[in-house]
Amino acid sequence: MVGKIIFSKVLEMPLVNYIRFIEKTTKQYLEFDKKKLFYAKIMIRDGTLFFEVPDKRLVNIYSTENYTKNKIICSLIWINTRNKFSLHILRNLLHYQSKYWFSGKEIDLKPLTYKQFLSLYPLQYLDQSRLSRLIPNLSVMTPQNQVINLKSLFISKKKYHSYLIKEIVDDNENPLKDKDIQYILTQKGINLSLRTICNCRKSLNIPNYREKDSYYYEKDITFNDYIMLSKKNLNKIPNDAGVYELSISSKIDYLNRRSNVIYIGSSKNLRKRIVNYFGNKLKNNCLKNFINSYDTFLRFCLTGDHILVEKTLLKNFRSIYGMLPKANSVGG
DNA sequence: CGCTTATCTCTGTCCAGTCG
DNA sequence: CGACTGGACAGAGATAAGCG
Repeated sequence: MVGKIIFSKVLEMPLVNYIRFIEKTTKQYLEFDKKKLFYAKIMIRDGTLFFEVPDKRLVNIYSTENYTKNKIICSLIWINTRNKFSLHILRNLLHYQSKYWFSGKEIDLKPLTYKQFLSLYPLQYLDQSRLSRLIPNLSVMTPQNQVINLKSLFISKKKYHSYLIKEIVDDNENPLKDKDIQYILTQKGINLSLRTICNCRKSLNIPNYREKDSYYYEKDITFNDYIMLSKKNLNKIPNDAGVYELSISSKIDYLNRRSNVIYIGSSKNLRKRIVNYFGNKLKNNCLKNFINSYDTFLRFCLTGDHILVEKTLLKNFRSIYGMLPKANSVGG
């Protein structure tokens, strides 16, 4: 009984702690770089995928014969089991997500849940609860030299569908209605309700067919999700250079069409700039009025070329809406 | 060398609001 | 008015966590 509980703890150990645990059990202490620690490195040679585990202790199967103490034997068995699990998981993920390993692009990930993985690649004693305890503690280096967590290979159907929809929308010059997207997906053998497609679009900030030609920014600018403008959320804004957009929840009339956007700006330090909005330093009265009377939302895009990008965005905005955002046009 | 429960996430239904 | 999207919500399903 107690053994099971402790075994769960062994599975939950981050790699650093796990290696310490192995060292303590085997009394073999070795130097290793704690900061650059990952379970395995995945490589491609001659068009074949394979991986290397730099730290052999993570794959070793230890013999229990030389020990008499029950406690040590238990620990060694746990280590052996975790090593077996890890190897099994990585081997099969290499196979299942092979397209992704080659390209490094999220869109090439196939949807996968823990449950599915277990039914595809069963292993004795490996169950859902153990999988969910071990996976988040395993990181690997991809052929593209990025360290990723194995958890990110288990993407939900929703994410998978979202990426598909993004691809479809990006590939089509014409604005697509959700029904059009649904039809294209059906041809690929995927049946989704309109509501789900709508949700997927929203999760990746993909415009709907009405909004598509009213976007004043190009595909290559990706804003973060909307953040409510409040003191509480200041820590979500990075101290980096970029452009930002302020909007309110209701639409405002512009010359050509309506929009929620009230201001577009840029700064060398986004957080510092936004902090100013809460003091008395804000001189733009129009903006001040908006912020005081409505819930205001912020989103930003980090870029070193913030001044140039801001200019382009304002120009685009004017050509689509007939005028600058309300709070930009006055005194700005 | 699990089982159970709490919590989170996803997906579809219903309906309201917007646009032309 | 019809066509369409988006919000609230509920049921189902997946995952994280508690425990003997």
